[in-house]
Amino acid sequence: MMTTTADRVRLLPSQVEGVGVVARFFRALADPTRLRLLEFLLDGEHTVTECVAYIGLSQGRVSTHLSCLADCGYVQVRRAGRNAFYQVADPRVADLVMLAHALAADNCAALTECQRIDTPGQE
Amino acid sequence: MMTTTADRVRLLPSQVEGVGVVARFFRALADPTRLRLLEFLLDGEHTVTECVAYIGLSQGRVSTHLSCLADCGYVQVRRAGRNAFYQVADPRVADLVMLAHALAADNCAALTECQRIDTPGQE
DNA sequence: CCATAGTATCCGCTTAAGCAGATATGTTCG
DNA sequence: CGAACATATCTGCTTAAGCGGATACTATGG
Repeated sequence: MMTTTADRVRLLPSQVEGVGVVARFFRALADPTRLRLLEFLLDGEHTVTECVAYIGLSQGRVSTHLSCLADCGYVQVRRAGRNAFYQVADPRVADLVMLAHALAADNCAALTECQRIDTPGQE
Repeated sequence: MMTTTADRVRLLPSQVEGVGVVARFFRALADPTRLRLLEFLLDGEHTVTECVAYIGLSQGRVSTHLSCLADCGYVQVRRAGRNAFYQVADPRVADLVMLAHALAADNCAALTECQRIDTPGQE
């Protein structure tokens, strides 16, 4: 018996966990600042201060974004002294990000011009 | 010479296409209505009217959501007579959705309680 | 060629969530 | 214990984008 892609999708826990949860999961990556942060952390472990230097926004904002990524399971935090070290929590996160990059790249032109979604922080 | 995951991520066209484009790509799936629509279309081709019946929102809203998914490259449209048939444009879309389901499922509890992202349409 | 069905777009309204700046909490060192 | 550093949380402000309802734009079909 062979299962199609549609079958696999249909049988996944869409109903169990609710589409809302997955949408929320995607929403964490829908913000350019958080996506930049996550890609920075794919490089390796970093403290909040390092992230602030990289991102260039206020410390409070960056801290909140990191907490959000942690809540959603993308990263995990390790506390040592006064520092908080954040790192990617699951190797599949890199797969997800790379798959999205590949798909987005193939549709870059249309995406850039999509007026229905106006990502903040872009002119 | 072996390349690590971090290497692969770092070398991907982050700079070329801009993180903003990928964030926008993710944003399309960050809305529960669009995600439901996309998962409905993973089942197979459907007209706008069928999608309206499935989703239960106004026809105008559903049409806009479908156009958004098309702009972002998730689905493509085939026009025949007065009907517009939408279907998933790339098999990798199913992979992306399933990967997200798997990751979200593993972190369902924290995600549900994440107060930093309040997905609309949930009580 | 007009009525209707199928889609797409427009128009306000409302709200989730991004931002800076201020402040609170916790840790180490002198 | 007090100063300085690292992180987290709070407070308004502002805006992107969701929503319904109205309307415009085709393509059959009688």
